[in-house]
Amino acid sequence: MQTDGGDLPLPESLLRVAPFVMLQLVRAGRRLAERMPAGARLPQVAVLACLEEFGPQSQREVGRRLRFDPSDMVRIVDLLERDGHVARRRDPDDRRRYALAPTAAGRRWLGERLDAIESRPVLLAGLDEAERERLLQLLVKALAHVDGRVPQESRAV
Amino acid sequence: MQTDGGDLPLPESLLRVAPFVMLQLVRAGRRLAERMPAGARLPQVAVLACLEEFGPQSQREVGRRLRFDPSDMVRIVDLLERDGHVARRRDPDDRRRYALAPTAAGRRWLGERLDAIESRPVLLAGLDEAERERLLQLLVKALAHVDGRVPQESRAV
DNA sequence: CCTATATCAGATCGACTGACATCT
DNA sequence: CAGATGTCAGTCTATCTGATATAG
Repeated sequence: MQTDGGDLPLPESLLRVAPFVMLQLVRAGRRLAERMPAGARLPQVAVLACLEEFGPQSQREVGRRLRFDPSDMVRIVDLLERDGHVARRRDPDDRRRYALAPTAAGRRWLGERLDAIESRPVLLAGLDEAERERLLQLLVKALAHVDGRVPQESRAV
Repeated sequence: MQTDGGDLPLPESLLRVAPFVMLQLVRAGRRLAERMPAGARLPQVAVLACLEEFGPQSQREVGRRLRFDPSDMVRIVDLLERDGHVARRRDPDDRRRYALAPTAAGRRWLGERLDAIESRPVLLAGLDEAERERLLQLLVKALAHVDGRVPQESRAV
């Protein structure tokens, strides 16, 4: 039931632990995201963004980019397909694979979602524009070190 | 199986989305944490930090601070007790509650864990000391806005 | 009586494993 | 044949729900 009665403070010592603070923020985000339909959540946005930016790809390839398991990709793409945001065509050159492609509606929807996230940053609402920019820069730099797959331009300080 | 063969890059558009980048970082942290024994993970450190900083409390109260569900607190404290890090005494003034208290070993262990996290920041290894400090400051400020329970001193910019 | 605490059984979800059919 | 791809069934964990025993 996750008793959120009072507003008992967190210990100072934990506010020195970045993984803890990040986890609390991510969990708060999950609670907020629960109000959205399943097909409109981050995994769907992320998959569509991959297709938009790198063109038609197999489910496997998208999963490698995003670190999503191939078996989980099935369900994620199921929802995108159900909502008419991607087309699951077979790759004619290799009929094991799909050549996943965003539909026109999917492209439009992706643009709307990205705009909404950028213009109404719920999780980072406590920060001003410059602070959000700086935070993002630091997060991306940290991610690039932990997990090599961040493009060069975005690693620059 | 989470195919991490190549090093296919992430789309730029997603690197503009803070919740996505934070989630990737938290997931990377989870993979790293899996190598540690269950009793040595963040929830255990967090509970112990609450007891150290605010004195003996009920499981409920710790859960309210950390946003952990009371039913999950049971298992978290089970491990802490098994490892000899907290004592589950009953509160003599209200025998429904525990007065959870850290043991001497628990205090020592907490100090070691906090030191280790601060001195070897695995997730933020790509950042220098000043960058880590700034990132933490921004994360705490964002959390204070989303979830009011961050103490005053830590909200200051 | 009604409420709070700790606990447990179970639902749900995210992440992963192992197996399998299909195709190269 | 080996190896890749998509899929499914099932495990494991985290998070949350609902119920119960006990104490106030």
